[in-house]
Amino acid sequence: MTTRRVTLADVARKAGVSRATASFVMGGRSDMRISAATQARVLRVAQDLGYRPNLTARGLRTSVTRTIGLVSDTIATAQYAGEVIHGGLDAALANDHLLLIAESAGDRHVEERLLEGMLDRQVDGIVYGAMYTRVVEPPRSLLGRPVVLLNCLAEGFPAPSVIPDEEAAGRTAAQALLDAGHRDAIYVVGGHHVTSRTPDGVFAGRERMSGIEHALRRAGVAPARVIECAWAVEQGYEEVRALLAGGHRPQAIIGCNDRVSFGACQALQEAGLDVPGDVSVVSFDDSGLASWARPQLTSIALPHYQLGRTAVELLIGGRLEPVVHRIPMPLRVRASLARRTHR
Amino acid sequence: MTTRRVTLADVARKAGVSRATASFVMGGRSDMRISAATQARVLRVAQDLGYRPNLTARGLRTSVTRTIGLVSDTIATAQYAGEVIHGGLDAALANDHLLLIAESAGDRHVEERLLEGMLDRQVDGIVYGAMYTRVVEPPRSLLGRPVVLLNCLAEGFPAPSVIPDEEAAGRTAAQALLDAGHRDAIYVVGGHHVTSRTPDGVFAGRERMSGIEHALRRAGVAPARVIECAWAVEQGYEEVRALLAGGHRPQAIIGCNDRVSFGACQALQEAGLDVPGDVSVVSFDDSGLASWARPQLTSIALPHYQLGRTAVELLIGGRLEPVVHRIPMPLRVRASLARRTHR
DNA sequence: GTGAAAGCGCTAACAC
DNA sequence: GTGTTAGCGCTTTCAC
Repeated sequence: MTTRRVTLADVARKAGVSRATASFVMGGRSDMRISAATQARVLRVAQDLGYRPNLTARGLRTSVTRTIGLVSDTIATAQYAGEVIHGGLDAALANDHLLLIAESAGDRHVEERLLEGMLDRQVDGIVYGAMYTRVVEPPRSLLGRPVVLLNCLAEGFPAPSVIPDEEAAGRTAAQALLDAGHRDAIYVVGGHHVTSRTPDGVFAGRERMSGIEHALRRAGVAPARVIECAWAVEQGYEEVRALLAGGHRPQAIIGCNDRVSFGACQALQEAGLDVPGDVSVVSFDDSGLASWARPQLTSIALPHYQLGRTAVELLIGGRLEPVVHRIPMPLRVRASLARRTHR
Repeated sequence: MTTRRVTLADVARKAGVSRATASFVMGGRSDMRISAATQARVLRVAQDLGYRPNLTARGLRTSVTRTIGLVSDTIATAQYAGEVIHGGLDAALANDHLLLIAESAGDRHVEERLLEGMLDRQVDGIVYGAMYTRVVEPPRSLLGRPVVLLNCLAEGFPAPSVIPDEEAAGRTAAQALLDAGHRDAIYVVGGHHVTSRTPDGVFAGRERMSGIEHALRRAGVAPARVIECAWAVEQGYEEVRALLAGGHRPQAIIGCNDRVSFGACQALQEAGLDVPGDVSVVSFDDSGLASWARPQLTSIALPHYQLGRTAVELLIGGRLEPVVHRIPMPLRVRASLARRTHR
């Protein structure tokens, strides 16, 4: 036996008012000036009966569902997609919304189905995300609807974007080294992240490099070498090993992400060099690796939580001007960076 | 200007049939025997007009929304919550459902709000999850509704549970060592995971230990030592360091999760011992750490994807008998385990 | 201040 | 085989 849900009509009847009146009271509308007594009575009865509005019915009537859709290419694979969701959820919850979440695995067809499903369920808007920052082409079916682009940019698609401020992060990394007294033998490992699948590098690579170079140049410092390689543990390890084998003696390394930095540390330590005693290391992403490594890595954090949170806030707040919102990437100071004193 | 969505009425009008007929055709119901010609015409028109059913309206009428709610204590923090979601999403998508996903951060009040929000939106069922396996107490408001417990168990709550088969995983770990010829100087690091917050250890700890001990005993082998400590990198490192300092010479280590094993490896390597040359290491979880470590860790994987997938499948399939479904944990063979030859 | 009535888009008896 | 009709639970104009 399943007890029927109590409806607004039940509340109205029990309170001795019409359904309309009950609706006004529950909706908290003051323009219809209901007597305070009636108001209290209705509220009271609703409370007693455990009345909960049927949002499906309300949605049908008003076509607002207080539900928003979040679709992304990958949720599982990405390191901290969880944080993005977390941020989005917090923003949603704070505004009494809920999130329909799905991932397309990069499949256009799946993406289309997912979006249709969300639209069929009358979501109030869509957060269209990518798990690493890049230029995307959202389906035309989203044109004209409330959309916020999360961690991606789209040309000719009039929607706001929320992305990490990678350029500033690059400057932060270089500045952290400079502030610690480093000026010589600074090596950058990773570069633009050129691989067979990303022949032009990636957005984060270009911006991080640009920021690094800019900050160093401004201080009159030139990196000893910029090593272009894929952003993986293995490459970081191999490249630094080759470097050391070639007689180089780095005093500082900027690893373009945590995996590269982690690999670099392994190579340094294998060669008997101490981090940060002999070599300082600064990294990017602040993934779990940064704190699992020993020593723990100083890293510029990807602001996943803020990304998710901001995107949902913009959507719910209706701030849909096609503007790029750059979220700051904070420096997380840990053991791998040490001060150098010049002799 | 926002073009109105095309409704079933539009389709019916354009096709020259009644709304009911159109509804039957779209619903693919054969019991109302509509002429093939009419059927084709309706379908055709629907296609041309780009008709999409309004699931909110359908939901109001039928009270099935093809939407299910997934609520868990933590989504962000957990290593691979993403994989759980991924599995759930795949199952949902395969059945034309969508997922409302939220996390309570372990806050009862938030959890209640989330669940209410989902119920208000008329979800067809709830997946109630925990990010590490344990006994939970779902809110009474869920009683009598379609619920599946994901990665948790509840006493006196009539719902199916889907959990990893940790006991079998323990046996798998021990057996892997035995199969590689190990019989002596086997150390277990981690134990039940007793901490101030978990004075009785955790479910995974108890089951893994039980499985390990069972398999070893059956082979007539006794572990040299079982070290109880928190399952963290730092503890794994410290405990193994202390062990070595105390004159112990392990030939094999079972780390009770990847963090412990990772820390253990660091201590071993720091002491000049080679993994797996001198010491074999077997781990649990198969988190990112297992493949980032060098050597990469042989680890028994937490079946996150299958957990999520199975939970949603049970829910959609209506298989709601209060049964505990134990999902196998596969052995991922990597470099940290090597064969021992007896002399 | 309050109530009657219409209608959001859809499905499902039931009549023809 | 197809159309008529009622109604899911809610909001909202418009009379009173």
